Amino acid sequence: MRQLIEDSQFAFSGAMSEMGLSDSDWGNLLGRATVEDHGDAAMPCHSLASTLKRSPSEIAEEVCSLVSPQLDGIADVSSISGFVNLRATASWLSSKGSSLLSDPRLGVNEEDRMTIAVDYSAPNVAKEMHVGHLRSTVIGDAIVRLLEFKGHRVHRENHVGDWGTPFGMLIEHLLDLGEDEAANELSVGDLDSFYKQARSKFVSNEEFAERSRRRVVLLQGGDEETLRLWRVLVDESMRYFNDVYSMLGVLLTDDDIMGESDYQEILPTVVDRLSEGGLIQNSEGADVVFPGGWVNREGEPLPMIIRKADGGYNYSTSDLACIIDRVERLGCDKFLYVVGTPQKQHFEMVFQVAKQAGFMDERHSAIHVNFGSVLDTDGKVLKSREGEVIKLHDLLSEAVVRANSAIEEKNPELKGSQRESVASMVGIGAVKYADLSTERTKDYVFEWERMLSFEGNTAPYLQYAHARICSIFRKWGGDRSTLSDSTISCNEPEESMLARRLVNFPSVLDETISTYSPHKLCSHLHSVASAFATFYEACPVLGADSEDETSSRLALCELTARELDLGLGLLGIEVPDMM
RNA sequence: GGGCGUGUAGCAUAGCCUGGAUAAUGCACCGGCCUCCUAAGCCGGGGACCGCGGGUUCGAAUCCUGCCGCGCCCGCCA
Repeated sequence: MRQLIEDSQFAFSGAMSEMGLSDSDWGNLLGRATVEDHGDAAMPCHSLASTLKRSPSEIAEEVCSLVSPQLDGIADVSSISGFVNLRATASWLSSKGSSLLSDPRLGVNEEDRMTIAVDYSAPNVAKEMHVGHLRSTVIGDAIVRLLEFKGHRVHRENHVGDWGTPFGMLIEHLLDLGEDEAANELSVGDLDSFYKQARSKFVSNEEFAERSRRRVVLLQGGDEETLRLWRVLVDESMRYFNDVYSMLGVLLTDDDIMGESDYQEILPTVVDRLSEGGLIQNSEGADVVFPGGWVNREGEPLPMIIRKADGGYNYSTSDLACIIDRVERLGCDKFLYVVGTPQKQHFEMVFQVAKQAGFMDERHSAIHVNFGSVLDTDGKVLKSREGEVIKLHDLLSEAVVRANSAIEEKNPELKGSQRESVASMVGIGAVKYADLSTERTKDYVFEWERMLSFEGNTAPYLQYAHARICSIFRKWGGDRSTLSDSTISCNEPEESMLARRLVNFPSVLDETISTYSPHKLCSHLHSVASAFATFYEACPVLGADSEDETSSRLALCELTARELDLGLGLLGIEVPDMM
């Protein structure tokens, strides 16, 4: 309860200095209560015992008696076993709630504007998008939305894998199939079998392998016909990726694509600039940089390969080029990489080299927003090459189908296009929420049942709360926009509980974005929806005892609905008005 | 071998950065609640030596340290 702590700070300042304590003695002690039953904020006094030479409970009692009159109308103060406990009063909750309601931003302020590049999604051309891309795409997109809401200028960057040695074999395979047939196969989204066919020919057919290698050279040499064929592969794949993006409802467009191929031209510059900085060394014919601090199996310094012995460039080179581009062309202050944890060391090395080479400095921050692997139910990493891949496209379709049949069962009144639209919001929302609601650095078990379950801490539960509120509004028949000026009053405990959860929104949102942890927002929204469900059972809105009560409860409904709408919206999840 | 991460009720998770009270939430389980704004809901209940051992502290799931289990990374892949 950051708001309450801020509003109470002055009283503690006074009380503490009266007791002979400086701000540094107690500064961090006042914090949110760890147990909701005890109150909203608390100050443990145990650590003051030695300086004051008195028992913690005596101190807590004195603090309580000094602070209590100051906080009249703000919080009820009590003390027990060395803790001073604050509980927000109904009037404080009412006034905070009302002020959030009148603010279109629900109390969330804007930060000083920064320019931030967010690197996410990054599918590979001619390869299937799978659940691994889901995480990057969904988390990255939510972070983009959150940053923009906080007032930042955000560059979405989709670092598509559209370059490199595999394209030799892919192009040759395309020629073998014939362009029309190949385009056809790719456009129906059968990317994986296309890739696998090419790969299997590459390993089993020496003539094909040789052609493929020659084709790579042509591609890198800028041969026109080869580039045209390459373009076919890229375009067909992109069409397919866009299909998935549109199903998912993410912000990415073709304008956000910054593929590997886009950086090819400046790769030699990267080498030159590293050389000028005296960082490049030659090792077994390759140009490498030793960032220091890392060793290999033999205990020798671990190099970062910048240019391979055959003259080709590496992933690291391309990442360094990205940094130069983002600093010098886009003028970014910050770059986020929404990429899986396995690449942690890689990014640490890249960032260090970029600093050593002066590509970025103290004014810039590069952050690897890492996330855990997608595991199968057997606890093993779901990999794309072996075994059956779960295609993202199929997964999303199935989510929508399941949502659709659930709606059919629960609410047969919803029909036609309306039901389809709701099914899409619910199905896709469920998948995205499942991904966003767990701490991102942990591994994530992919499980149909859990993902699509409509119970518990899931998107459908939150969406349902929103739909119920809208249903009340429909029955009420008034104009929702007039509710922003209403006064909320908290007379029933269920009203207070709902309000105390709702007013946490601004601080939760700030914490969510400062740690790039969407799950914090998810937990908060779930706590709101849950408090609303309790309120809904206990407090009739339209059938309240008085007009004032109805008006206050409608205002609570409005604030809840807007918070769910805004919160889920910032996560990239849509909220239906009925379901 | 080196490095990074992780271990919390039957299952899945939050809390760990910034130490505080009876460890929180959801599923599953048991028992209640629809003449009343959507029961995809609500209310109540049982269920945890927070991987194990040390240390720091008035106080440790949280900080330090040593083990154990699991996962990932470690020079021409991305």
